[in-house]
Amino acid sequence: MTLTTSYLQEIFTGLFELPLLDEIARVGIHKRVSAGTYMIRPGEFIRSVPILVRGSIKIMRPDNQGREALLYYLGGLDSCAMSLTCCMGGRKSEITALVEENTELIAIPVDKVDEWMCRYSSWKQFVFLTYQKRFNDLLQTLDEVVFHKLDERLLTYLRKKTDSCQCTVLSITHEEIAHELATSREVISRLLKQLEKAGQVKLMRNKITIL
Amino acid sequence: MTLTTSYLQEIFTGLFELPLLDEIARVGIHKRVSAGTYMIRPGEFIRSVPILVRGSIKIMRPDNQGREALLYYLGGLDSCAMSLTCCMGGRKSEITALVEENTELIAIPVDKVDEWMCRYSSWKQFVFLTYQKRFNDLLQTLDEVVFHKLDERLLTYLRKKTDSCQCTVLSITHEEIAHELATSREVISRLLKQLEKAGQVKLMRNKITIL
DNA sequence: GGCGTTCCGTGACAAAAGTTACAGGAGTCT
DNA sequence: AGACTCCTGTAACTTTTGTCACGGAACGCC
Repeated sequence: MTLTTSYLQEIFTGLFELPLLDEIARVGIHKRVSAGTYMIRPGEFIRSVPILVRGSIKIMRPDNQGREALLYYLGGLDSCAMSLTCCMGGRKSEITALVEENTELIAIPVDKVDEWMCRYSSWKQFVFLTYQKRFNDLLQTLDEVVFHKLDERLLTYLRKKTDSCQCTVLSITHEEIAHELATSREVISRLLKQLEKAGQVKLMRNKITIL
Repeated sequence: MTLTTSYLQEIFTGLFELPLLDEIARVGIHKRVSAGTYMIRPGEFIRSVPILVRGSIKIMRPDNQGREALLYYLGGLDSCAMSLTCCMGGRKSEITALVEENTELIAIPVDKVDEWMCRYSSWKQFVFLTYQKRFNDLLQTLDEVVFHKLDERLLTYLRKKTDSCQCTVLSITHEEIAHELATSREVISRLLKQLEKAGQVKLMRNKITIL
């Protein structure tokens, strides 16, 4: 799909200056990616930095035994710090990025990411803001794991999920939750049952309603 | 203490170009900080970005109950990503930085950090490398907490410590370790005793020898 | 309807981690 | 030596988390 400056103006109101929007329109690649697609896996190289226009992407960290912990989500107008470091440093990815909801994004080629840093101060700001956000995301995730018990972690997990999808009913299985919190299905089932008894959630097959 | 370009050349051999070294010599502030000093605490603002020449600094993340988990260490020629984001974004610190060994550092004023980004490509590289390193540090820490049990975490903790101080005998109490791993002293004592029985370490008052 | 698959509930048990309580050793100071 | 503080060891117990085993419900597909 071709990008027009006026379309970009709508999306990035006030964020980027006009000449930069022109450049983005010229070299950016407009993509739609459907849920379930892997954007990147550990060991792969990244050739462009994505800016999300719509949808959400899940960033996960695998270990060497098939487990995979959830790090954070990318949402509207977010970009990815890992892709930045990988691009700028020419290094392999250390994480997995899985498209969670159908996503629309603009891919910026590596060399432009670097070039624009000095040419457009709004771009530089954007890049640093991205680092800042992801760093904080990581710290929050760490807080959860280090300082909180599983039942609390489960609750904040559910809350974040409902926040990002803007709804109170989640379509998810216990198995999936267990995977993202790096624990077992039985444990999650047990804790969810506790939460249900405490009146915090309502459980159905493949669905969880947060009250 | 005044900085000379020739001194900086010794330290940063091949890392920065000559004109940049000149600038660093002019505006950088050479400091010695002794062990035990707090460089920064949560809620404070940062007015300069430090580059470590010698020594080490411990970066910790507090929760709201007096606990404080170890994130990672800064060592030789490292800089701090948190200080970068804080400076570039004008935000408060979210972490604690405690000088672990007597440290020698060069403090770069905020405005120069930004200015040099475009003027010196070696500086830009340095900044991005710093982000990259800290990001990876954080990911590794997260790996430990999410995927490993306490006894393993304790071992890697001890190993990292010995690596950074270049010695096999650590001067540390069980209490301190417990604090950094966000658990209780009794648990650490118990696990250390296990490790001693397994022939991995040798315990003395205020000292732990890694075998 | 019957069949297979996926998902959920749960009991029973094991392992890991946290808590409480207390004893005693090592060091310091006077 | 006596008093004191700080550090370590350890037993006993609770809570939390992980694992195994199984049964049954919900759903889709002939």
